[in-house]
Amino acid sequence: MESRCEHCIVRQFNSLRAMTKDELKKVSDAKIYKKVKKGEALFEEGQKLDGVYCVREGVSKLSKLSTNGKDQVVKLATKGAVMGQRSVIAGEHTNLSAIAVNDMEVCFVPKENILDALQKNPDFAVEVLRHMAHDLKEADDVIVNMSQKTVKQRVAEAFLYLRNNFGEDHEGYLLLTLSREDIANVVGTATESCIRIISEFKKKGYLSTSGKKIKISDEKGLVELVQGF
Amino acid sequence: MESRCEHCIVRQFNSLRAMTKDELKKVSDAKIYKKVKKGEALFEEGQKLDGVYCVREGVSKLSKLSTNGKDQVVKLATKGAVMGQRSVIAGEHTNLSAIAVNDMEVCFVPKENILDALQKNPDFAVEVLRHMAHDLKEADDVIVNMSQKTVKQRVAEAFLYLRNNFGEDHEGYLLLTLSREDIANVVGTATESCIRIISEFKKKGYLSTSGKKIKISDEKGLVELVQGF
DNA sequence: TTAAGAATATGATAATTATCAGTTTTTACC
DNA sequence: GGTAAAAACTGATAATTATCATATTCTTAA
Repeated sequence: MESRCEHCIVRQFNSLRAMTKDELKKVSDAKIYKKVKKGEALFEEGQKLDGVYCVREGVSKLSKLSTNGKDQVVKLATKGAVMGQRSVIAGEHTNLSAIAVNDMEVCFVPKENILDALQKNPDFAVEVLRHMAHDLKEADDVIVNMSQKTVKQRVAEAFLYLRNNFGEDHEGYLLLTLSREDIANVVGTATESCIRIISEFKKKGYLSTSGKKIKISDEKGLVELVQGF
Repeated sequence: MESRCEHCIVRQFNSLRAMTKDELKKVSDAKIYKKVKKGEALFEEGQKLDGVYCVREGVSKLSKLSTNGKDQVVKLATKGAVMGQRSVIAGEHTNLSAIAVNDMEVCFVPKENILDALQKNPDFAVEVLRHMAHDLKEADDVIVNMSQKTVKQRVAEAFLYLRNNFGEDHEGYLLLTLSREDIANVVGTATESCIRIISEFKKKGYLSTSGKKIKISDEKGLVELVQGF
């Protein structure tokens, strides 16, 4: 299903909302709609990107391979996120791989459209800057968490993050289901350690599960753990 | 000692080089030259900044207090760096504290000058974007290192970083001397652990010291350790 | 110059986390 | 529906890292 960017709701969540009608028309004419299946890569670390991807549906993990052979998930991108922006602006190869966590719909926007608008539309440039500034702050927070919190605290935080950013269904189960391995790669720990901690959380009543689905059953408990009680 | 931004060499290293003569003149007229003594704060986490700081001389650590009461150094800013940019652009309180690691000279530039130029000069906006994109990439790398490398590897990396970014004197001693505690806060570990690892590196011949000064005496050894041999 | 305080260093020990090996459960596909 | 493969789980153990206690060295200021 294709449609015009001008009417795309997703745009409201990202920097493209600062584009003029004319710029948006050009983007809409040039964009390429794409479906990406769960597990497929949108792009891989080290690749040169010819444009950015605007996420209409689904979730992608942005990860980087460490020298020890493990993947570290740096960020999860969902509806409204623009991926590849950093690399297109810097004119560098991407530092991250983007892999679909579930089935996705994205629009590929050629970099010329973005770079042109940056040069001609200060509002757009400032809007992109604001988003990047926000990302940078979040990255700083992640650095502090990674270095100063225990694995247990980070796992707890990950679940709170998943709930706050991707929501839960009417029964309270997290809408975004990640594999234990993916969670471990977000948290930066071994898969077994992650599993063990999840088991522990279940025993303590912080989490409960039903098949693959996970529910936060004691938010307060998790929050206190994160804060160090 | 004050002087005009137009003739300031430091500017060549940061986004201010993309300013027009006129913009630069305004900045130069408005800027406030400041000396900051070792250990003093330029600004503290949570503060609202009215402008940015351009570093002319000296080094500042940008750090964030963790909930466990420890400081995590997220970045070291030296000659040419612009501090506070992220927070001024996002219009948010700073997420980091800036503390002088040695005596510094900085110029404070009111935010109006920056925000005006962003709106009126696309070249400047794009240049700032490029810098921020670069910072973001570096932050991603730090996240991966923090989560996937051992403390020992991170300490080794820290010394290579200090040499590559701040240089060494004619005898090979690192020009930037950090306390063991500061190094620990960069690496994200306990001070004692950091000291122990430095002792071990000395025994293995990777490092040697003379009073407070530290010299990398076996770069290859350090590099191999970082890569996991 | 010397005494106090800070920084550096080391030892002993506990806590955390990773690794390896193996089992059970779930999923996907013929 | 049955089966092979993948994912989730558990136990035992080793490795890493933090913590606490204390000693030593270096700085600084009266």
